[in-house]
Amino acid sequence: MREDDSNWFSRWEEELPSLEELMPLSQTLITPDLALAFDIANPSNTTTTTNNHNSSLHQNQPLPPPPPPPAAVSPTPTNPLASPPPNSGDFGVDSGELGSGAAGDEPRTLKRPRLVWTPQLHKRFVDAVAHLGIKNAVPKTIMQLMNVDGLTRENVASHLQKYRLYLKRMQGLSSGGGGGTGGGGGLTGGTDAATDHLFASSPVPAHFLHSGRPNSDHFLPFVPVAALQHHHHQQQMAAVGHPQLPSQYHRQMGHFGSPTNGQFEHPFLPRQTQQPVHRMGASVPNTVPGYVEDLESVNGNGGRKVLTLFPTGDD
DNA sequence: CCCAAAATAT
DNA sequence: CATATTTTGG
Repeated sequence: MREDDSNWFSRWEEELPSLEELMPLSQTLITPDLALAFDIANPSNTTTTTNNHNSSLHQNQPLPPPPPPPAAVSPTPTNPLASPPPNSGDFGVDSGELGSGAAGDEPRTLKRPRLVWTPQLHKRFVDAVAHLGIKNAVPKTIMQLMNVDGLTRENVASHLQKYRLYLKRMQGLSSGGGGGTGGGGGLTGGTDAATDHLFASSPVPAHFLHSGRPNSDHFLPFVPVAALQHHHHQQQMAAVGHPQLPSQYHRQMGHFGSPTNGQFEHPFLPRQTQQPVHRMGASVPNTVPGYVEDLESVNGNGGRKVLTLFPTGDD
């Protein structure tokens, strides 16, 4: 078993955070249109990269590549360090229609690039699900709770599906015991989650385990685990583009040898336990649970303020 | 060419 | 909303 350990943490350094998870629960994904618009509207306003300390290393590309000009769908909104828009406002979440009067935009025929679920985004997802509980953990609610701009219900639903499958696999193999389940055939026989690159990295809570029975409701199954590590302070981050780290290891994990320093940050950073949400209506947006957290952030100077506190019916 | 992730359809 | 299938990217 130790051997197993060695390979799972070898990948830890690969993915995993660096300067993220610093925000309570509000991330703003940049929609392609927005990014594009920004690029256009934002000349080279790089302003002093006044980032706190220099930006770190591997994150997303510090410099946004030239966006495909006309008629192109610019799938690279990725603008992690984009200077905080002095604009107040988050714009249209959905790229469906925006700026009907904007200059030179192609409202129609604009298709979304492809959402890349980066670990951070996934963490937010898991976090939301964990806090909601299986009952309320439906795509719509999750999406609303995540409050990620540019994220649509479909995205969440699709990911949720995969997430559930991942869970099932884990539980099935863990206590199943049985023998070999030989069914798999060529399936990954990994008992451990050596597979599922993304899911493995998330601090998946204990999880409400599989029980889909409607009758027994243990109140709020919110987990006591420290999965609620919403740290604060986080800049905007886009997920689209290239995740930098490829996913597929070309069949059979062969190359691992990454003698890289074994430095990892503790996955556990205990934070205050938040209170469970009081049964919210399935549909009513209701007040956001106890995500009061702090959104003060860097009010002082940048003026960058996250005004995404409550779902003010923007959806 | 195969696999996995996301999108899309049912 | 959940599951199945198709598409797309790597």
